Amino acid sequence: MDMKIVDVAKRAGVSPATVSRVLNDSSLVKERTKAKVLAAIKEMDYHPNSAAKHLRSQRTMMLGVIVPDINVSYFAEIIKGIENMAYARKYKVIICDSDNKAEKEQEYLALLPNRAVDAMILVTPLIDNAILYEYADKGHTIGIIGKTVTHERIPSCKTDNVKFSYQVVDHLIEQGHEQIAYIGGYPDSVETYERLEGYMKALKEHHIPFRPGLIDNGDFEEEGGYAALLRLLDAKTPITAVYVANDEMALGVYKACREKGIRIPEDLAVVGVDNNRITKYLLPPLSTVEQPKYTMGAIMAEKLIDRLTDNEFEDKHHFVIDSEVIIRESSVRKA
Amino acid sequence: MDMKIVDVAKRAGVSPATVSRVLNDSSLVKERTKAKVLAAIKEMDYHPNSAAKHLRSQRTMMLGVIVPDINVSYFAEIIKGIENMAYARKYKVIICDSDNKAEKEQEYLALLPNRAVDAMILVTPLIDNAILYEYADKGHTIGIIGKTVTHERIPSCKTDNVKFSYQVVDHLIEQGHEQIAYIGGYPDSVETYERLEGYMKALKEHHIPFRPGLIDNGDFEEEGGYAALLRLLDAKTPITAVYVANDEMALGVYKACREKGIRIPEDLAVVGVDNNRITKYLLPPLSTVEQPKYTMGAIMAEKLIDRLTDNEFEDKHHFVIDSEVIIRESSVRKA
DNA sequence: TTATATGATTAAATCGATTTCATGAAAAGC
DNA sequence: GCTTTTCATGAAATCGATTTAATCATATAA
Repeated sequence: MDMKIVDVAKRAGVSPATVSRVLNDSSLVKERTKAKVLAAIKEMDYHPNSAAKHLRSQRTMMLGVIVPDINVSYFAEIIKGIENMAYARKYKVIICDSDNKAEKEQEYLALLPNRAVDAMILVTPLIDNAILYEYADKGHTIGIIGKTVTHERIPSCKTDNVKFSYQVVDHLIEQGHEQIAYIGGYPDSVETYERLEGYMKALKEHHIPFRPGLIDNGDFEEEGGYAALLRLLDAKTPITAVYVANDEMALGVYKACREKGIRIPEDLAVVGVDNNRITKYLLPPLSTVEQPKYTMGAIMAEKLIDRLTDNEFEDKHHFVIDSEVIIRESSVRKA
Repeated sequence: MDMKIVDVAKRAGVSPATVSRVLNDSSLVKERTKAKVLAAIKEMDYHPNSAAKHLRSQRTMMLGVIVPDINVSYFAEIIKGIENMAYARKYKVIICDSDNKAEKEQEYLALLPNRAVDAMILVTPLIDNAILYEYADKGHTIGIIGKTVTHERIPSCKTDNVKFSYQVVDHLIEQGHEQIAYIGGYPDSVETYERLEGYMKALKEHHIPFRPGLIDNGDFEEEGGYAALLRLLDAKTPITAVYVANDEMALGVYKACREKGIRIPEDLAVVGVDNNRITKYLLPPLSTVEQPKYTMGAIMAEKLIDRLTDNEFEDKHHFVIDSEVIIRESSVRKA
């Protein structure tokens, strides 16, 4: 049906091998023949068959990306970073919207042994670390964004949760708050834990006693934040500020406040995390933390592609990127 | 390095052909041999090589999707619809974030003649129709979401812009408005035009004269909406309501109003389109139009996959889906 | 001028599955 | 019991590129 490399070769009066060299711009083709071949390719509108190329060269120039939900700005932005870097390096990106199903994540991971992708990037995966390690041990290339695992073959990229959480709580304390609540995400997630750590560190430095009753968890979604705040309000310890582990849950907090007639920030200061696009349009605009999502995606894609091309390992492969705390009206005492 | 189909065949004591049949669950394999083969596959942890499969079978089970910006909820939701349907049908999805660059769209289109994807879905493409027609004429499978083109081989899926725009403007008129402005998107886009059409139809039915001075265009982005509203305010004709062709631009309108001290909806009623997640958190919550984004993605993926598998054409291949107008506070007269 | 090194090109093997065609075995028909 | 179908399996060709090893051509050295 379509053209094949031999057709081009015939037309240009050379062998298929030479055409292939031109295609992959190998240095050892004379200018003159190269020109002939390129002309033939153009005239015949020849497009090399990817499958054949992949099969013979043993690389597909494809990256897989697994995220829980594309329609959450945080993940979309990471994907953009990955896609753009991949594009610059002539890679393609296959996406998996796992819908928070570990099972679906696992099915997509099978693209690795199938050789349908050269590498896989997981964003805050739910799947067991043990399974990831198995893949890595078998020589597959995988990277993780959003958390760190302890495996020498699995690079990771994340932000310094402890650091920015410390800054957030420090800011709240400076605003005069002492009764500061914390709403985490999934109880056993790294983010939840590390952000709590930064929270406690700030309290400690300011000699404010830590009260376990001020800690609650949601599920990183609006509903979870809503429920968590209601529980905190019902408890006996009064609170004047709340640090919420992500913006989605902060939306739930806003909703709860609206229903309960609690004014932000007068009655309750609120800070979230992620700098979701929504946050600056809220009333009041939400203080939050800008995570360099795009950058994290791009860095991870670049590192993995480097590894695939050079097949070399860098010793250091855990990247921790700085975040920026964005102060808006939701956490600032009115004059 | 890895296992090959012959290894499995040897282990199971059958020929590669039989293993292949089991893999593609062909009906003509005895239960007993099938079991043997499956056992061997499991024991050896065999994973068929995709490239080889694609090469021989001449299909890659991949769909390409081109969108202007993944981090806009409208597109993310469409992608989700596509990905989920693809997943159910064992297809994979390659994404392109074109960043509104026609050039990048065109580069990704080359995946078709390269046979890297079996079909391509374009969402509101910027690229020339002529180029799309060329691909379609060459026998490539492409589909379009968000607009319709007149080519018998290119299916499309969109919402009834005229209809819901009519409903929106009708609603504004019922609220007592007569000086209703319209802010379109890209001047030459189908959406811009069709939504204007619905606007005019509503005016006409209510015997309200059409004033060209009340029409302006943005670029479907926040900035464009902002600038357009400022221009409308500067003009001599006073306005009491504005219908904005998408929510992004409506955000710009909100910004302009905030700066100018214009109250919504008291001084100016506003309605957008897309039901962007942000809209319900705005103050006041924005009236908008819910487009069945997920459904559009899923339908288009399904139709294209059907076409790829049966290789049959349906006569009717332009799908127009109904949208729902969502009335919120931004367009309702206060009591 | 001949020998040697270097550069450009080609012939043929290869990647790992699917699929056509041929063949053997079992079931059905007479 | 013998022929004819039907069903299950295998041998070998095939998909379309890349790449190794061999060959030819040209430049350099002696």
